[in-house]
Amino acid sequence: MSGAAYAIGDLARQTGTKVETIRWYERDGIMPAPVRTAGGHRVYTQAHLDRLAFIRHARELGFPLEDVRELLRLADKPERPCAEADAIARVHLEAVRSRIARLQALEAELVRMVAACGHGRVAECRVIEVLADQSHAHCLHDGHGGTGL
Amino acid sequence: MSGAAYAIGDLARQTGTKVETIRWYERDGIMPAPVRTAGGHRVYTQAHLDRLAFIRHARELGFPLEDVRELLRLADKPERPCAEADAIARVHLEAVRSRIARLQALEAELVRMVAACGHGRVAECRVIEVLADQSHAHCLHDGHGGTGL
DNA sequence: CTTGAACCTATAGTGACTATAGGTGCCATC
DNA sequence: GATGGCACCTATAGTCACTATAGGTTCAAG
Repeated sequence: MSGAAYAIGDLARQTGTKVETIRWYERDGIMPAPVRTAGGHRVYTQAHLDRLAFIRHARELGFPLEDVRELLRLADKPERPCAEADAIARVHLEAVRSRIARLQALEAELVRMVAACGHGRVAECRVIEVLADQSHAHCLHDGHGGTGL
Repeated sequence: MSGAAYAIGDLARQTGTKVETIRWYERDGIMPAPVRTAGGHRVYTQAHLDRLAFIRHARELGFPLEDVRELLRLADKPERPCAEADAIARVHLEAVRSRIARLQALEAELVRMVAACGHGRVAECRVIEVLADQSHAHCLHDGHGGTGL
């Protein structure tokens, strides 16, 4: 119960990470250096496994490592006064929601395309319009309506 | 109507892209080379603007450029028989849905944290458990339940 | 006609890995 | 207890998708 021990390859398999990447995370500092065997092999704990799984998921979702570091600091110190943690959480929340919205727009268009494909042709593909749409971009105003990708 | 013309800086401003990145996209081939002025300055059309906006959104959503290229080919040839386009669309659809699901889990947890922050402390932060959760990972079975970062 | 912001090319640097080379440890099997 | 071979080690170089810098040219506003 106290001591699940993993080799680097176990961690790699369980999280779908390359062994090299795990070692790189250690050099980077985002993963703590584990204990070593006499021969120098790394020996990981359950905590390492959890942390690595978290990092990988966050990266897959597109958070830069720097943000992941921040989220980890947040998780590391649950007794910290709220101001900063709240700010971090809020910023990420907004980013997450924006991503969800745009992914849902893309999802809808892909569904439409796959459905249209049932009829033998790609039909007019609007994937580009869906994502090129300025509604989520910074500036812009007019909305011209053209198709020509 | 036929001829909106943009300098590279206009495209950059309108899409939130760095000028260097646009030139890089051209060298890369994902953006077609525009007409030049006598002095060598690039002159873009509305089509360029749309395509760039699409590329940027797709990249923000985490698609590698190679996938973006594929989606663009899909959009470029709407008369193409369906098999390949359908396959591409389906694969991306699955990827998109998986992303949405995980982002929503993260969103829920961030909401919970921000709410808890109202009471002065970060409370138990479960951001890590939420994302470290193996439910979306490749292999794995047991689910131990520990918290340790 | 000047001035300076915006453009040009070319090259080097960054973040986050990924691959390769060359060597060592571990342990199951003989 | 020797040994075969796979997993591990370090170090370095390469990749992708940019981003920054240096050093020079163009163009449009005044």
